[in-house]
Amino acid sequence: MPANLQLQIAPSTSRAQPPVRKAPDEFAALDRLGSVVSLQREAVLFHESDSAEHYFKVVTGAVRCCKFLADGRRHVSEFYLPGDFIGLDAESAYQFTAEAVTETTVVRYTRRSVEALAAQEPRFGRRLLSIACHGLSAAQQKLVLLGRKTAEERIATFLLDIADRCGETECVSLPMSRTDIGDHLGLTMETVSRGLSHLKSEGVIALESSHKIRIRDRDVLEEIADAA
Amino acid sequence: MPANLQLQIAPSTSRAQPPVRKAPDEFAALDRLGSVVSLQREAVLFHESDSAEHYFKVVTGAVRCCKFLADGRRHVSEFYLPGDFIGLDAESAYQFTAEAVTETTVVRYTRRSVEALAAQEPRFGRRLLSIACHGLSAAQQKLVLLGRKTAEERIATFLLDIADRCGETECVSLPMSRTDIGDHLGLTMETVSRGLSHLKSEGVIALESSHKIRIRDRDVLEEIADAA
DNA sequence: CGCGCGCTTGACTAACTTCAAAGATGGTGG
DNA sequence: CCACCATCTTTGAAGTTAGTCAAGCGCGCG
Repeated sequence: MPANLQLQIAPSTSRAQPPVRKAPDEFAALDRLGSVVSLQREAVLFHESDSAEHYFKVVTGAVRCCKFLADGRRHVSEFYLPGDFIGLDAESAYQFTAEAVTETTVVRYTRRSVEALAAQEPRFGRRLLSIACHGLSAAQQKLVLLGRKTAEERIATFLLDIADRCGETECVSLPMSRTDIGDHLGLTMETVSRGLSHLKSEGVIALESSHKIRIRDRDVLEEIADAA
Repeated sequence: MPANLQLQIAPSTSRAQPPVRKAPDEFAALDRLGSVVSLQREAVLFHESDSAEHYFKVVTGAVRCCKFLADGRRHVSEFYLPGDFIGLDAESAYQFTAEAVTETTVVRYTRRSVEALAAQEPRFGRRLLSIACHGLSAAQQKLVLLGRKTAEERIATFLLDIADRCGETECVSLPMSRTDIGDHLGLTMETVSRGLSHLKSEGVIALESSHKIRIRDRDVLEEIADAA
């Protein structure tokens, strides 16, 4: 039944496993069915509660998914990077607003075509399932992060997460703003900035530019992230 | 494809819909396949990373699912109340430790029997799917709660959530301790207690006993919870 | 080259936590 | 059945972390 009772939230983000996105590409067959869409910075892919007609896969750039409280407070539930699949979590309506963080290209698939391929090609179906499971586990990790980790622990966890998802061990590109990161980690922009500055002053990371960090001592960063 | 790409975290907790648990009971056929288990207060149902052999349904009492950081900090990812189904989120291993909050009885099913019934009985399969989707949406709401809500907003949200899941509009029973609630909401026991005291002093709730609260002004409680 | 936006940094404030003690609660055994 | 004890809850006061407000810097774009 797990084989037909799976749902998902987000791309694979659990740090323990190799990124799902780097596995051999079962999406190849699907790609022929999708259409490429170019998005300007801040362009909206879909709004929360829009009818969920499409799935998307990020090709270049980055997408953020957000929820809002009545008074405008924002929470960024996930960043989607190249290779990540968006929309698996939607039932009939999208649960978030999705926006391009930078100039971004995505492939857009109709739900119909994805569903058909999943039905026809078991490997592809299982692959989606695997993405879903990792996304679920990632969401659970995020609950612990938001509920119980300190600012610096959250930042360290975030950096390692992004690094692993990029397949990079050293140099990490952060396309999103400090405000975006803060809204993802339940912090303010200033706290994110201070946290990065502090990690830098300790020699754990280096800031090559404000959107490019280098991990200088991964062991220490992991210790901080895992609250050892 | 959503029909065979669903996974789950937790019972239905989104406040907008009627509780799934109160729908006509497609579990009847399954119940014959399960065995009843009685649990003492604090008894462990399963540990995180145990091989996931069983699903459970709470009959009476309450179960909490927890994750721990290396230094012992705890996060309670969910409370499961009578009618709630536990274990749908597990792939091959459980993602949490599950413990009885009070004296509790559960029905235990083998994964095999649940999977067989889901395959054989489409209504049952769809029901599980529906539980899964609501659980997912609930988890997303929790991310916003932990990331962006204040202590009092979290407490108000929690009370309304529990009330709705019990099918009660007024009198809510809270079987778990203040510490359990705190670990669920990302707060300390003391902050939970102060929050409840404050809501009481404002006349929004009444505390009939420390584990029994009465909602006296639901409109105000909802305003607080939704950060209007 | 200069302008604007985002990032950094500092000083202060607010919210929540921590530490501590007193007050309820409920379960148990005499 | 009641009294006692352990445990949980409430409340107070002090301490910490992160948030707010504000100013200056620097990068990238026009």
